[in-house]
Amino acid sequence: MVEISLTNTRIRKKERFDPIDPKNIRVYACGPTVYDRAHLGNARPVVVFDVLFRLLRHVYGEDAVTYVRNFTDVDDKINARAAETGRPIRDITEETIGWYHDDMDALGALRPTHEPRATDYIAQMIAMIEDLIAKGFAYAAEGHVLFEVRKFPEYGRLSGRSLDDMIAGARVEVAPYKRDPMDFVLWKPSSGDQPGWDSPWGHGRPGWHIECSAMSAELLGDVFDIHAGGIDLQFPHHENEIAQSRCAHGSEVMANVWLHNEMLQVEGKKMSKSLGNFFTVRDLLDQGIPGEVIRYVLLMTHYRKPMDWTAEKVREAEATLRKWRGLTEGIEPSASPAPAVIAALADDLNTAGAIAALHDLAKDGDIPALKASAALVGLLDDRLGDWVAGGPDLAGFAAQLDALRIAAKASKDFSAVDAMKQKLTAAGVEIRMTATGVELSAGPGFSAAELEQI
RNA sequence: GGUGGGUUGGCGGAGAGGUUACGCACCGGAUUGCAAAUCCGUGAAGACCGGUUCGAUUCCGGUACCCACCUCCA
Repeated sequence: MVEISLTNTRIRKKERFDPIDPKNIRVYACGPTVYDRAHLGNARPVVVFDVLFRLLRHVYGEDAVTYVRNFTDVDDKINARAAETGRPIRDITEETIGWYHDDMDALGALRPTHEPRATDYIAQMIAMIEDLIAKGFAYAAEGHVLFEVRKFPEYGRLSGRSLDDMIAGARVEVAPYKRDPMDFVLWKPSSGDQPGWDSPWGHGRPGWHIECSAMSAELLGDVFDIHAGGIDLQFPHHENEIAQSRCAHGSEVMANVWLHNEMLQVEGKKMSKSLGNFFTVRDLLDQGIPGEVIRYVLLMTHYRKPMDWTAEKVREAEATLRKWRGLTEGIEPSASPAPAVIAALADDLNTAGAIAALHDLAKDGDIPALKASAALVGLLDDRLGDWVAGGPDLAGFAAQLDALRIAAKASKDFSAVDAMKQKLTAAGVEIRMTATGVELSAGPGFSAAELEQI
């Protein structure tokens, strides 16, 4: 059995992963709020935790891993989007979920075992809130229900902050019905046009944090193996999840292992709309950057380090994948991935190390192992390969160039060959002349319009 | 102010207390009508200051700079 180690932010160190039940590994990752296209920053955890999913399936068996990633389909941002567009909320969330699937599929991410929608679990949320009130951890006030953070002494442990620190420096919402400024909302009232459900506290809707506690408990149990998400969610979202779940279930932990990925930056800065460096996965795909290339770039950097999205990385990733795709075309993968690749991934998801190991396989000429090992990180999959094969038909040009070349070899006058080569190169066509003939392929700057001129 | 992350060769980016990371780029060679691709090879590092050690880029402490979170952004 391969030994997997993971950096557990709950205890702030790397440790061996010991499943609660090796026949049923349970993983939860916080999913998107569905009001708009996923941006590139959303894609990083999806791809990183997809590799975790693949690794766990490889080690423990495909049917031994349950991976849950939710859709938050009730949220004030969705309400705001509905108000400004005049569209029904359900339309917006349905459409956005469809986009999300399209975009993440394009990145080669496997669909999780379950993708629960928050609105399907309102009953479980209400039950959990009632339970928290009954146990004295929450209180109702003016149509709201609040979690009383002072009742949970370990509040703040995950993120390493004390309640007093938080209050001192934070801009927290002070509301008259709160017993402590840090108390957070479990349930809040809805007015006429806002989505709402009947509850013991009146017509209302759940707070954000309770969703994940309710859905993870329903689908994975009170205590499960791994909870994953972005480091920006560590506080307050994950802190609040822990408070809710542990107090409701009386458990020592919510999840044994907490994994947090670092943030993605663009040219050295955080991606934000105000800086103008904000873009979605769909934007990149529409620019012609293949999903597989995006995936490779995201895997070039270890998940616990901030990563920078740059054009240079895209170029490098595309060149490498073209090379590997060429090597593996028509090759049957070996029965199992290379030990070096498994070892890298098992060591805290070292995807950069795994890629280095793939380079070694390519260099050593072990192409079947390259293909089998790449599958473990979701690369060189047949489903993702259209971008390489799907180029324009250049056979006519190739034949023409080859004919010129044969003639030139006899006449020793290569001027006509060189002239055509220059035009093809200008149109972004890559030329390979081998002993047996000419191969043409569309390069990075390929232009069909320029090709027409030839 | 509090909390966390980062600083490795021209660029990207890992592991390991002592032995080549790897990729891209560059340079040299092979090959080529010339190229491209491919193959072979060379060079190049560890922010700064101290400490531990026979030996540290790797462990410990400090300094500087960068980034993020503390606002229902992954």
